[in-house]
Formats: sequence, structure tokens, C-alpha cells
Amino acid sequence: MIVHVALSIPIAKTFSYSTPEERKFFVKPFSRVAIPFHNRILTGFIIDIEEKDDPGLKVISDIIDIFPLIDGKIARLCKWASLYYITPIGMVLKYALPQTLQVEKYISVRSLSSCASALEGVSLKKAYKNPGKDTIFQFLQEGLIELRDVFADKVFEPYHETVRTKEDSEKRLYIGDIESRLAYYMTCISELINKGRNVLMLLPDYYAAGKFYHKIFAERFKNNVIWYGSAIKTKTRMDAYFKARNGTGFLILGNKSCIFLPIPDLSLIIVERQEEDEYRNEEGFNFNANILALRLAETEHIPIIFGSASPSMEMYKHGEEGKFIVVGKKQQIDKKYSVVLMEKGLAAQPVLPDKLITAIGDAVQKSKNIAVFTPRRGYISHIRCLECKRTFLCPLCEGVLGLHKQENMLVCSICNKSFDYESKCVYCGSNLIRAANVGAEYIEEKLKALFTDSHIINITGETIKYFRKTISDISDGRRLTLVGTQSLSKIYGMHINKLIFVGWEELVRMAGYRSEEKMFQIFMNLLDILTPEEIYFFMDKKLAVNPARFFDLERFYTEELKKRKAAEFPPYVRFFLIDVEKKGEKAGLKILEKINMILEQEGLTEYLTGPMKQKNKGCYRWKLILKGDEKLFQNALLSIYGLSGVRIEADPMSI
DNA sequence: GAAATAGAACAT
DNA sequence: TGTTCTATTTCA
Repeated sequence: MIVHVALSIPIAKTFSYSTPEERKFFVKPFSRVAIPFHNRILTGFIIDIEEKDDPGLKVISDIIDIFPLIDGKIARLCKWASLYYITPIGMVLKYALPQTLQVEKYISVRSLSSCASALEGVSLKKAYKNPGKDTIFQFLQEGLIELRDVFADKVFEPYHETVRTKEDSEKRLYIGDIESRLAYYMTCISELINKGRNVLMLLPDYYAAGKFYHKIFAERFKNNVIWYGSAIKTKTRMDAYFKARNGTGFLILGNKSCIFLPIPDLSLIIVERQEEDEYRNEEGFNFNANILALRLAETEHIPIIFGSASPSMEMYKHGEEGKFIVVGKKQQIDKKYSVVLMEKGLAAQPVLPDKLITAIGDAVQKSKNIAVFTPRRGYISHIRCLECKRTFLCPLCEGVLGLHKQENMLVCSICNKSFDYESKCVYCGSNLIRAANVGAEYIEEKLKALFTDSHIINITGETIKYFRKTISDISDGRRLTLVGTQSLSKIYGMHINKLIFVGWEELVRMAGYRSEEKMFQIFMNLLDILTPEEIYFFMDKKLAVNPARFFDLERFYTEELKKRKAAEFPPYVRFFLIDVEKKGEKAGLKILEKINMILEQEGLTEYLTGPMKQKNKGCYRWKLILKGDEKLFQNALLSIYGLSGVRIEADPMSI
């Protein structure tokens, strides 16, 4: 028997091996096998099986799974993701199983016949050691033992697929504020949980949104709520995995990888704030969990709800085109706000304007909660000399150097190497140097110096996990001043009196073609979660925008979509970034030549922009962009994928 | 992705 | 002609 095996290596082809006759019973599509590969043993997935024999082939080392852990619905999703994201199927499948999965540790043996009685209650892992895997496989095949999953205390067996009909499924886009969203989710979830059906809900993170929802749902549904994802211990994660696999009436919460869970009778998928970039996976293979959620819902006829105060352009477009039923109330902000124009923004001159200090001082005095939004999280991310007019660059890779406050060191933004900082120009020695691009840490420090008896707290992606602890520590009734990035909009359940935007308009420069969309989402989510009474915008005169444009959701989306359509940008077209990195220029040009040849053969050169040449880390780097449908590029990109020093990114964040 | 192998650049 | 670093090939 020949098996064709997909490996998690960047090659889009399978490798063939022969299988020993006695293991034939356990050869199933999508089971994992250990195979000899280039002097080592690798784990791969069986993709195809052939009855014939070929004595020239190497023999597999082991069959790892008793039955495949990838069921039909996940297999279909993985195959699709492999093509949509131009990633070899083996890499996708590897990601679809928990990285820490050791099934045999959590499975126990039950004896069904006297000749296997010695094995009663033994863990599968132990049984594999003694009497050995061969014997266990044989016992299983002959029905002398059965396996039980220790978490759910049920028979461990392949899942039965629930076939759903088209009529069951409905795709909904809920646009509305957090309160109404939560109420809507709650109604939909309880209806199903009470009937013993399972619900999957995707959340943008664990520490803020995750904990908020987990707490609320756990109060209502008790032990039937489980978190599956990162930030928890292996054993808890495995417990969640097996419960999801066997559960009835469960609400499973997770971030990205939960989309690959083998949940039986999955009756609803909810994605909270699907526009968040945290749904994008960047390790192993690149995907966006809400794209996969939508695909799963469509092909398996599972109802899905995308809920948000500010959906992505793509989801909104689906709503407009009738692909979704749009529910909820579209936000129309009816709030007063003040705009303060600054001669120079904080990006150019790191001086907090007087009016900002007054605005904060006033609120502090009246004992109000304040939040200050700023787009960067760090202290200083850019320093330049006023005499020789040069920016501090990394001597090794020419990346921009930023200043880290605690260690007083210059740190390269690209290679992360650090250097001593001596408060003078690294090139001409002048003392006339100026910080630019200051971030939340810098503003926090300045405010702390000004308002010594106020609680000033930094809220960024890194610090948010400690925030809950901090707020409960405060018992003297003093109010809070929060300084942070867009993570501020993750503090669900927090009420702020005064919300101040400092440098919000700089996103125009920072977020590429999505800048306006990002500005809208940050603005809308901050208002949604923090519910401020007063809003201030401190903007650089040269970059200033009129905030009124962002107050009417429908108008904003309609205009933005029109622009995107005219410019042929996502969501009307997809981008594929081809990133070539080589030590030598010659080697790089050779690769570019090859890429060009492949594209020419497929007649795709008209979709190509670039190459744009860059030099960093002492390497040469070229960026090429293909603009079009993935189906056009699949063949070409999969062969380009295999070239050395080439990385392909579907739907890159910034162009 | 990583080991094996081929190639280039430099020193002896 | 050996040594070392870099690029390329190949894996069943």
C-alpha cells in the first residue's frame, strides 16, 4: 500500500511511502504518520492512499493516529485555506491540530475481553510502551479494547459529522454598540445552549475582550463555557480540546486556532470585532481567522454573526451586496467635540501643548476619568540631529534607532540590537538633537511629572494584561488617567469622562491604504467601549482632518468603498506580496529573473508591480506585488514559494 | 525546513 | 590546494 504524505515544509507536493501490510487497517486519509526524510524522521499527514505496491519506496516509520484527528469539515477548510493563502497543505494541517497535542497522554484503555484485562485503566501512552504499539493496534483492530477520553469520560472515537441543510444557515452582520451587541449574542447563544447545541465565539484577544466575555458568559452558562487558545497551560488547553470534541451545549471561546476545533453539532459562530488585526495569524501560515470562519459557515451551512461597532470594509461590502443580513443599528455619533490644531504635531516636536495640559488638569481636578489615545506605544522611536540633519540609524542594518527609557539605550527597530545613548549626535557629536515620534510611554512620563497625585496608567498591547489588577488595587477613590494606544478600546466595561486623541491623524501616514479605515475603527471603538462625554482632538495642522466625517458610519463606509473600487484596492481585489531577501545582489537578481520567468509563462506580468528594491540588515531585499484573484496566481505562486529566500504574504497589512 | 552538496572568495 | 562562508539543491 502506498501513502502520499504532506509535510509541513514549504514545498507544495506530497511524498510517497509504502506501508507494512499489518498496519493497513489504520491507514486513513488525514492520519498522521512518521516518515524517514533526509536522514531524519518527520511527521506528515496522509493525503492519498493507493492500493498498489512499489518496492522502490521507503517504508513509513510509524502510524501516529489510531484514527484521523482531522474530520471532514476541517479537512475541507484546510484544503481551501491552502489554496486561498498559497500555503502547502501540510503546513496548514499542522497548524490545525494543537501544537501541544499528545492524545495518548489523555486517553485510557478499557478492556473488553479477558485477554486484555491487564490493560484496564492504563493510559494509552503507557500501553504503547508495554505491551507496545503493535499489540495495542492489534487489540483495537480485533475489538478487544476500547479507548476513553479522560476529560469527557466518553469513548474516544472518530467524530460523526453533522450534516446541516442550507435552510439552517444565515449570515448576519450586526453593526451596533457593545451593549446591544452583547444582548444580541446572549439571546442567540442561550437559545442554542439550552437545546444542547454548541456555539463557537471568536474574540480578538484573551486578556481584555476574552476575559470580559468569559466572565459574563460563565456567570450565565457556568461550566459550559470554555476558553480554547493561547495564554493557558497545556493541560487546560487539552481539556478544552477534548471537551470541544465531545461536548453538547458548550460555548467555546477562542481567538484564532479555535476555528480548527472538531466541534460536533456546531450550530453558530460569532465573531466579535472581526476587523481587529489580532485575527491575523502570522506564525506557521498566514491567515485571517474571520475569513476562515466565514468560509466554514458557508460550506458547512452554519449560521454566523459578525458583530462590531466598526466592521471591516470587506464585511460591510458583503452586507451592502446582500451576502449578509445586516442587523443592529448603524452608529451615528451625536456628540460634541473640540479640535485643537498644533503648529507641529508630537511626531515632529515632543512638547505637550498647553491646551492639552489644561484639558487634562481640569478633568483631574474635577476627579474625572480620562483617556489619552496616541498611535505609538513606545517612548521615543526617532531621533535626529538639528545640526547635521541626520536621523539616528543602526550602524549594522540602517534601521531607525529608537530610545528605550528604562535602559537608556538606543534600540534598532529592525534588528533589535542596542547601543549606548549619550544625549548627543552619534554622527557629529552635537548636543542639538531632537526626539520625534514620541509614544504613549513618553506622554505617560510627562503627565506623571505634571500631575503627581493622579493615577496615570499606560495601556498598550503589552501592559493591558496587568490592568485589571491595577484598577482593583485602587481603593482611595482617585480617578484614572489612561494613556495608551488602540488597546484602550479593549477595556470593556470602563467608563471614561474625557477622551483625548493626540496624533490620531498620523495614522494617515502609518497605515497605508487602510489608513482611513483604521482611523475610523479606532475612533469608533474607543467611543463604543469608553463611552466618553467629552472628546478632544489634538492634531498636527498639516495633517489635520475633519472628525465630522467619521461620525456617520454609513456615509463613511459608502465613500471609502467608492474610493477603494476606483483605485482597485481591497476588498475589490487581493494583494499578494512576494518578498525576496538575499545576501548578495547577484543571487537576488537571479531569483527575480526566475520569478519573472514563471510569471511570464503563466501570462501574469500585467498583474505585477515592482520589484521595489530595499537594502537592510546588510541584505538586499525586493518587494513585488501581484494584484488580482488568488485563482489566477495559485500555480505560479506555489512554484515561487519553493524558491530559497522568497516569502509570500497574502493580503499584506500595509502596502 | 534542514541537511547535503556545489560554488565562490580568500589565504597559504 | 585548503578553508570558510554563501548559495543551491534535494528530500519519496
